[in-house]
Amino acid sequence: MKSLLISQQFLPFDLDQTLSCGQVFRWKKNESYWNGVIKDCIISIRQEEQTLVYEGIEEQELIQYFNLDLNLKDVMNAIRTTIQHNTGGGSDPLFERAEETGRGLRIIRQDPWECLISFICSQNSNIPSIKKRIELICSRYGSRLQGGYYQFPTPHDLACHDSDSIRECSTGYRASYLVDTAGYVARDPDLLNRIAFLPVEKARQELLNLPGVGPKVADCVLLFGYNFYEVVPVDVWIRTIMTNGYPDLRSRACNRKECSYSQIADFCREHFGQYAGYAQQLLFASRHNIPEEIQTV
DNA sequence: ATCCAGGTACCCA
DNA sequence: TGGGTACATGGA
Repeated sequence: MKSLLISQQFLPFDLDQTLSCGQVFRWKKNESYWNGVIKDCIISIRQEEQTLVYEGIEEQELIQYFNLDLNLKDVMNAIRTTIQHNTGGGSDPLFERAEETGRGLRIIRQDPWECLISFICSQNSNIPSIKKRIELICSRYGSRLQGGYYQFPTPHDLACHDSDSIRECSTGYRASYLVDTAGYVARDPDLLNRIAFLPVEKARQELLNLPGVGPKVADCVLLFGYNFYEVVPVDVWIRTIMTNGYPDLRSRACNRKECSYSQIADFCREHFGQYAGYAQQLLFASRHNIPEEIQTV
């Protein structure tokens, strides 16, 4: 076991918040340790206040994976400043509450390929189902490591099977999306690397070309896989929180209709600023801890 | 049992 | 562009 004293510039950091907030699905907590796989390494890690105790990874990779070198205090200050600017010095109780309960939550540097497949799996499912589904896929198609751990399957690992096989991982109608997207990436192995260097709108367009990738999945990959922090994935929870909690947004909806995806995302970008994706993730993480009048109607 | 979940593709006006 | 609908599955 190695240990890392989390230096001041890397604080706040909360491992539990970070690994259980629905951005990544393969980590499992056993007693106080989180266990997971990055590339072909089995990682074990726990946090004791300002210390990380871990094995299976180098310190630099750890810092990179958890984005510890992004100054989270600055990020939160930037969001708060934008909110104040937009509300004429006002406040945002929903965000403040989310920030408080989710303090130390970090958007990680997830492998874009794993992120892409994970969020294709995620559509129209709850988080426990998604985890189970991804675990089945990894144990069926990923290379075996020690102790019952598996690498995430490569594009070729998935593309060389048919959708009937993948359907046995309880992927349902998503099976063909998974095979087809895997084939697309397998035929253009550099695609996901190139996307990292594109401007966000171009990157989004590239992702939207993939089968089974719509606006929501694309935005999750942009935020969690490529760390375009201004991107705001809009799922049903965010839709509910934003439309019920932000009257200025609701008033934008055309004659009694629901706000569109882009209306919600655009409002978040205006309201929260260049780190709107971070604000979004804090709100998502607080979804079960918000006033009832906002959760319902 | 019924509803719902980190939605998308497809069709139609 | 925007609205309606089918789609598989399992968790709550």
